[in-house]
Parts: sequence; C-alpha cells; structure tokens
Amino acid sequence: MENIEIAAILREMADLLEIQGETNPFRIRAYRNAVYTVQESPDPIRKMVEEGEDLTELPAIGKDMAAHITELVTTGRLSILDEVSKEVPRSLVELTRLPGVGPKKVRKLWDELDITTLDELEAAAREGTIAGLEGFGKKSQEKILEAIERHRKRSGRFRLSSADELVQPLIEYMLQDERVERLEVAGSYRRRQETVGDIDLLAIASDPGPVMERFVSYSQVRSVEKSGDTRGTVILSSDLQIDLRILPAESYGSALVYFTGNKEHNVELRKRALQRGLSVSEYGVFELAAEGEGEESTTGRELGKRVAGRTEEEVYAAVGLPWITPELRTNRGELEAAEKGELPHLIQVDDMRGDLQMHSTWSDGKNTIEEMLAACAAKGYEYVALTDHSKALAMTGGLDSAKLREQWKEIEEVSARHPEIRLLRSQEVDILADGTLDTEDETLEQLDLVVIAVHSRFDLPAAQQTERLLKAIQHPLASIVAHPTGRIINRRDPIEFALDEVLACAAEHGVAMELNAHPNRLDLRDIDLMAAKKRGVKIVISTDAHTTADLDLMPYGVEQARRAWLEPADVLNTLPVPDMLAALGRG
DNA sequence: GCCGTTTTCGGCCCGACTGTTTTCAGTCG
Repeated sequence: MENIEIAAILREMADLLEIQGETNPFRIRAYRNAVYTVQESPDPIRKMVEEGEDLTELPAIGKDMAAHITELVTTGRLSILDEVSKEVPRSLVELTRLPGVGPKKVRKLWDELDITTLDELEAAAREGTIAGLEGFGKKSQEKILEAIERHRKRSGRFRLSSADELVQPLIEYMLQDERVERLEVAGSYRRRQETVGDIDLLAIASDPGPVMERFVSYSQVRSVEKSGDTRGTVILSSDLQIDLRILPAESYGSALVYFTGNKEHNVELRKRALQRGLSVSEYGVFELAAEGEGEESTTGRELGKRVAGRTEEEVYAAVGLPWITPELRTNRGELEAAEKGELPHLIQVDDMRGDLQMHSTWSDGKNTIEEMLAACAAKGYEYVALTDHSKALAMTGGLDSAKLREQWKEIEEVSARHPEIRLLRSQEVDILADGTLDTEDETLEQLDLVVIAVHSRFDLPAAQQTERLLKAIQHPLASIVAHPTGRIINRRDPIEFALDEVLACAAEHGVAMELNAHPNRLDLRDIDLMAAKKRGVKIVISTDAHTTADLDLMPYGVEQARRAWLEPADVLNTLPVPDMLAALGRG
C-alpha cells in the first residue's frame, strides 16, 4: 500500500466522520492533518512500518493514528472505517466533491431523500425534489445539476503550462484598465505546482466596482459564480476557475502571503504569530488586544493595532522571519529553516549550463541537429546532448548502431561550425523489458553520455519493474535515467517500482536521475527528487525537446527542482562540461 | 485525534459569499 492510497483512505475516513456528524471538529481535522503528512512523506510509510520505525515521530501522527496506519498497511483494512461505513454509506463521500455541497448538505439529502449516489442526486434534482428541501432552493438545485455535469466531464487539474496559457492573456486584459494598480497571481500557480486547480488573482484597485465588472466581462468567461465588491469568481470557457480579490494597498502583502502559501504553511505562520501576540489574516498582521480594548474579528479575537501588511517582506518580518520564496511555502520545514537562516540557495534558470536531452530529425524531433544546436547556443548554453531514440522505438525512427555512426559524422560537421558550444554524442537508449539496453556496448562506449529510459511495458508488476530498472542502472555505461517514472500528467500513471531501491542503486553506481522539464511529464516529482537528494543521487534537468521551441521549457523543470529544495550543487548540468562528465564517470 | 517548558488538559487558523433557515448556516479557499 503506497502513501497515496493510505492518504486516500484517511481522507475518506475524515469525510465520513464529518457526514456522520462527529461533534468534535478537531478529531476530523486530526485525520486531515494526517492525510497531509502521509501524502507529503518522501519515504514510503509502508516501508517505515515494515522496518518497525516509530510513526509518531511524523508530524500530526499520534498513537491512535499510528495504529490506524499500521493496521492499514499490514492488513489492507481499517476497522474503524468499516464501522463508520456501516452507519454512513461510503458513496456519500463523492457527493461532497461537488462544489457547494458539503457534509451537512449531503447528510440532509441522505436523511430526507435517501440519496446516496451521484445518479440518485441527479435524478432528484431533475425531478425538482431538491428545491423543496429545507436549506436548499431552486438555485441550489440548478447549481447541483451543473456541478454534476462538470464533475463528470473533467475531474483532473490543469497542467501548469495550460494555466500559463490561459492566465497570461487575462492578466494583460486586466492591466489595460488603469484603475488596476497592481495585479498578481497567487495560489498554487505562484508556487509553480505541476498542476493547478484554480487561479487566485489579487489586485489593488482605486475603484473596485468597475474593475470587478471588467473581470466578469472578460471574453473567455463562460459563467459568473460570484461577484461582490472585494471578491469575484468566474469560470472560463476552458473550465478553469478564476478568483479575483480586490484589496487595499495596506493589505496587499498579507493577502499575497495568505493566498500563496498552501493551507499548512499558513496555519504554521498564524500559529507562530499567535505565539508572538499577533494575529495574521489576509488583511494584515495585528496585535492581539486585551478584552474590550480592540475590535472583535469574526473569530472572536480582539485585534489591536496593525503592524504589517503592505508587503510580503513586512509580514514575514513581523513574525521574525526572512521572506520565503513561493515555491517553498508548503510547510515542509521552510519556516524552521527560515528561522535558523538556513533557507536553501535554490537553483535558478540562469544556473543551467546545458540541456541533456533533446531529439532531432534523425528520430522523432522536428528540427535538424544544427537548428537545435544553434537555438541552444543562442540561449547561452555551454553544451548540449543530442539524444535521439534507439532502434526499439521504431515508430520514432529510432537509430541502430550503424545509423548512429552516420549521425556522428553530422555531429562533427555541425560542431565545427559552432565552436561556441559543445555538442555531446548521446542517445536515449531504451531499457528493454528484461533490463538490458537496446544498443550494443561497443557503440555505447563511443558516446559521451548514455541516457536510458523505459518506453514500453509500463504495466510490469512492481517487483519485475524494479528488477528491470536495477539491472539497467548497473550497466557500467549508463549515465542518466530519463523520465524515471514515465508518468504523463493527467494521462498516464507512473510505472510501479520501488523508488527507494532504485535510488540507492543509482547512488551506488553514480547514475543520475533526470528531472524531465516538459510540463506534461515533470518527472521525477518533487517528493521523489527530495528522496533522491537524501540518497545522494545527482539530478539533471533536461527539456526532452522535440522542437527548438521546446527548449524554452527549462523553467518548468527548474521550478519543480526549487519546490524540491534543490540547489545548484544537486544538479549536474549546472557544472562546466568537464566536471559534469566527470561526475557521471565519463571524465 | 494531536500536542506541549508557561500545559499531560485544554487548547486547536481566519474571513467572505451565497442562498435562504429574515439573522445565519454552510461552504470554500
């Protein structure tokens, strides 16, 4: 049982408790906190259990939660969940995924109308029986029908690059209005997560009314969900939801902090503030006032003087911290690191000296070797590796040894015309199902780098897949494992294998793992990269470009590396070419 | 259900919008 599965069951448990009417909201929160810990853990929890490690060492995991997780991992079941689901049908959980429908409403639908599934809810809404229910109305009924339709059509999230494409024109449109003094995207988009659920826009505007009006009138808006003085929500025709919040300048920094950090980062930040007699909200940092002496906030706290809020730096400084880069704001230790002055010096796009995976017209690329090389030189790279496919990928025009040798002649000619950049001989060599490589050793020996990758038999059982990768990594000529998990975001799941074993093997044999920068892949994932770093495995970031335009995708890889706390020293293609080659045993 | 040198008991993050239950609960982020 993998972390993601454990997390899903604990989340279901929390949802069911809520529907059941659990009177202690903190018990529910405890499960949700545990969910977060499990899904963020870079190590497999299953393995920790097997090795008898103490799970209560993990944050938000106490004695009871540790017992639940242990039961789940060892037996595959959770007795407490079985008990709760005897009382509350598990199918109700899916209903709470509909926007606007929460546990209380689900409970009501179940109690009054005996609704337990999406189909039953849809039927009831069409018959019009929902509208008559206390706490519901005609509008709720319509919204439920729309929500069901959308839920069925698309349950995935938007790839970051798709969000970029949709958001940038909207920002340009909004900034054409001179009443918009400032506009930034916050949320998971600003953290540069690999996918985003929706977009949070924050604005300062001299006159909010017309600005909100402009926002909801954007040509790509399909429906307006909310439109108030300070907050509006629209759905674009692409199905992407955009929230706009308009704020006074004195609150802008605190709002940016509030809407950029994930929930867990914000909770930690507010706890920290309370310890210092301060309260942080999206409106600012306020002193806590004695009873009767301040203004009561909606949560019953008495607030006194505002001490910060205009800029992010000001807000973090108020709680005794330096500014923290958005990519790190997910409560993976960044607040502690900030406090100690030990924030990482994260890698930047400018640190990249070369790109170590790309294709040309020799296999499935769209541009010639010379076009690719010239484009890389124009980016200021010192070196690139040309990695056309090997013969097993016939459909891409993969090269056998004879063809590869022909290609070397062209590499020589093109290199002679571009002395400003070093063109490395390489190949993206298929790892066959038995773990052997698709190209003969005599040929591999003549390459500067050997990039190896899985492109077939994604469905092998985990044990076999692990063996396959281990064997390939142990090949004495292997340099880099490309897109190690093979996942394609929103389309193909990662292959199943024991990542920790594979990383240990790679560390031992000096083989690097690729962070494939293509926004469809972003493989390894951030938590995998953290695990790799912990194991001492070096990373390379490559675009896997199939066109000269794809070479521009490098920032997506670097952003993901930043989320994984990687520094230049962790990434081999920040090094000059002799050092990079030496680190891969090709010096 | 978790957590902790001011605590092993009593806390646990904050605010807006919507629809409808005319004063606020539910939901969301």
